[in-house]
Amino acid sequence: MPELPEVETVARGLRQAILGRRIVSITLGKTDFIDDPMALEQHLPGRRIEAVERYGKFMLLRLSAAGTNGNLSDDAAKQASLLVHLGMTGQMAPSPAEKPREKHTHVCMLLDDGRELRYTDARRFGRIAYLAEAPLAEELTRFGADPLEVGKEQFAESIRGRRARIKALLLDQRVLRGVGNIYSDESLWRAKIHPAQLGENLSRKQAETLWRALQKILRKAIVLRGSSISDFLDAEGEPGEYQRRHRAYGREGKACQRCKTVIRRGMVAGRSSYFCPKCQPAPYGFVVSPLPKRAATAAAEKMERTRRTAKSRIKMGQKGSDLPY
DNA sequence: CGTTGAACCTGTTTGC
DNA sequence: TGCAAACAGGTTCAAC
Repeated sequence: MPELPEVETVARGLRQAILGRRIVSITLGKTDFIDDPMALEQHLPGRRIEAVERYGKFMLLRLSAAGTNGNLSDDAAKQASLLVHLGMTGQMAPSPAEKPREKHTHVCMLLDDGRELRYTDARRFGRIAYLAEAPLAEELTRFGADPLEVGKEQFAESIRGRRARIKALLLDQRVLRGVGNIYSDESLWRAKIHPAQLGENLSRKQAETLWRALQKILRKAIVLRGSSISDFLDAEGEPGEYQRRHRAYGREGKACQRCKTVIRRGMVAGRSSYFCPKCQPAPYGFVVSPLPKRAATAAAEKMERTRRTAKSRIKMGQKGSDLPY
């Protein structure tokens, strides 16, 4: 579910909702996605949540040092953090303690104001880890630059020196931290670059265009509180709005909003990838699989819908939205 | 260095 | 209608 804009949205919501709260107790459900479940039970109660940060697709709940009354181990007395990755279906949000727990709720932290901070994750592709300072620092070294902070020269270098497909590079968290399947396709569409192009074959200009597209799209998506495709909800339980602005992702069979060519889907870097075959020229040898029936009719249906709503808009004298749906 | 496919797990949508 | 296959915002690992 969550890429950089969605995680940023959740982190901001949590910052608003739970900053300064103390964790009173913790209840665990299934724990196969938690690094060391006992560490959570042991170290979280009594800790205060002092900051909520985002690092790529991770959230970091910074915890107060444990009590200094001498009967705690050195390890527990130091600064520590709760590292949270939402995987595909993870959600983290505060909830009234008396509210029944949603299905797949696997972590419940009772807070000192009576609410519970709950983590739900149907597929359990997420990850939660309690980490002291040193192991956390070690963990974070595995990731590349934040796409909102990286300079265009550094971005261009990290892309243009590689033979891998640009889509694989954008998705590689060691190259950039935070980009996933939606925002890689959206930025490639905007930059008019085919996902299967090799990094080393991008011109400096193309790399810079892509850098700009990524920044624009990620920032706009954060303002619109992320993309809600099926079930993404932020810390207030609200869906995002960015899915209305998708130009490629999920639009197979629909018209490209620049050139009206039908958007196609193919597998690149092991992921469904959406692109405009005209705006984003494929590298030599890239084969586009045929349009499935459901998508083949989508473009025609969309035209029909647009025509109808345009007509009714005129009839009713209303100003229409410029959004496709 | 790269790519591909499978695995992890559950839920929803699509196809026949 | 019903059931099986395909698909899903992520990451990791083995095999080639």
